[in-house]
Amino acid sequence: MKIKVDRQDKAILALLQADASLSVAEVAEKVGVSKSACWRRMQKLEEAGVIRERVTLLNQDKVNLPLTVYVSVRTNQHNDRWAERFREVVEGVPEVLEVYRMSGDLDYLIKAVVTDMPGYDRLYKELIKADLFDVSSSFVMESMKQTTQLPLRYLQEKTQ
Amino acid sequence: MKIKVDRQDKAILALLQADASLSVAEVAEKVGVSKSACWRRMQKLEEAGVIRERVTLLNQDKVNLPLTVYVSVRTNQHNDRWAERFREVVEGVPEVLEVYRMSGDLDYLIKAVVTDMPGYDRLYKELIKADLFDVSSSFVMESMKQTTQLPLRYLQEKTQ
DNA sequence: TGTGAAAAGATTAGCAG
DNA sequence: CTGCTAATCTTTTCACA
Repeated sequence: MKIKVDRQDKAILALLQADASLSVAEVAEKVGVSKSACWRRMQKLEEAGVIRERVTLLNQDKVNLPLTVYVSVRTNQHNDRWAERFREVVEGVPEVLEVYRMSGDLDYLIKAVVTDMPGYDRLYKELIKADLFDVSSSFVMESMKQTTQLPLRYLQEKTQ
Repeated sequence: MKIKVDRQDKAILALLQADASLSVAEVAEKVGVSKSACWRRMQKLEEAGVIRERVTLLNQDKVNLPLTVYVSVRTNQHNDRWAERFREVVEGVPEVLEVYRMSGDLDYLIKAVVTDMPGYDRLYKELIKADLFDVSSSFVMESMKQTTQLPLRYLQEKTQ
């Protein structure tokens, strides 16, 4: 489905991306539309699937997960059964937050969070159950930028 | 500050991580505490900084950013001026969502979203303004897991 | 669209254990 | 202190101009 929005919709999305706890009235005021117009726009954006979900982000340190690690994985078994097994393993490990199949010479990229090095070691042992060929880990030393806000400039604008 | 929570707090956090739009009443009911008890717990968790923010996640495809790319960066200039310049560049590019300084042989890992290959090329040109030594990009072919929900099992539990 | 009213929810205060 | 109940205030939702 082709999505087209106008300037107001973009402004609404930008605000909601930054803060999901804004009330409809606050958003409406900032964007310069009436409360109910704003509410209807938000409904439409949700129905259209532009808005995926509203989530609460927790502080990694405060939940005792200060270490973030990226694990590059290569396999020599390029078959469906292996892929299915791999999917099951990563799905079952809650420390694994993201898993991507990648282009280029590494096959998969995993982002995970752990408490400390022993925690990483446990994670590692858990992961290699999936029968991985080559694993290389890199730890996050410092987070210089981290946002969930997508740029909206590439979203086609409705010309009125 | 040391954070200690009990079973109820964990349950609240788990629910809010999954869905920030739940009402206090809904959370209270699921957790099995009263509405206002639940509200006060939520306040405390926010004050304690366990809850960082509530955000709205948009659908990447619907905002015309279907391509995700990880850019590994190495530099030969390990000085503060270069680091500051690098920080400014990535901060100023909205397609760049995450930037980490890493352990190991790569220096920085960048996660970015773009519309298509020409979009990636524009991003690349933007990034190399920071005077990078070695850049290697890998594209996300398939997202197999993607969550913002942190596991809560490592959060110290208050023994009552 | 926007207005406004009814329903649902959030927040505060007072009280009990 | 923590939690419950009730009163009040805010926000959401929806009919209608």
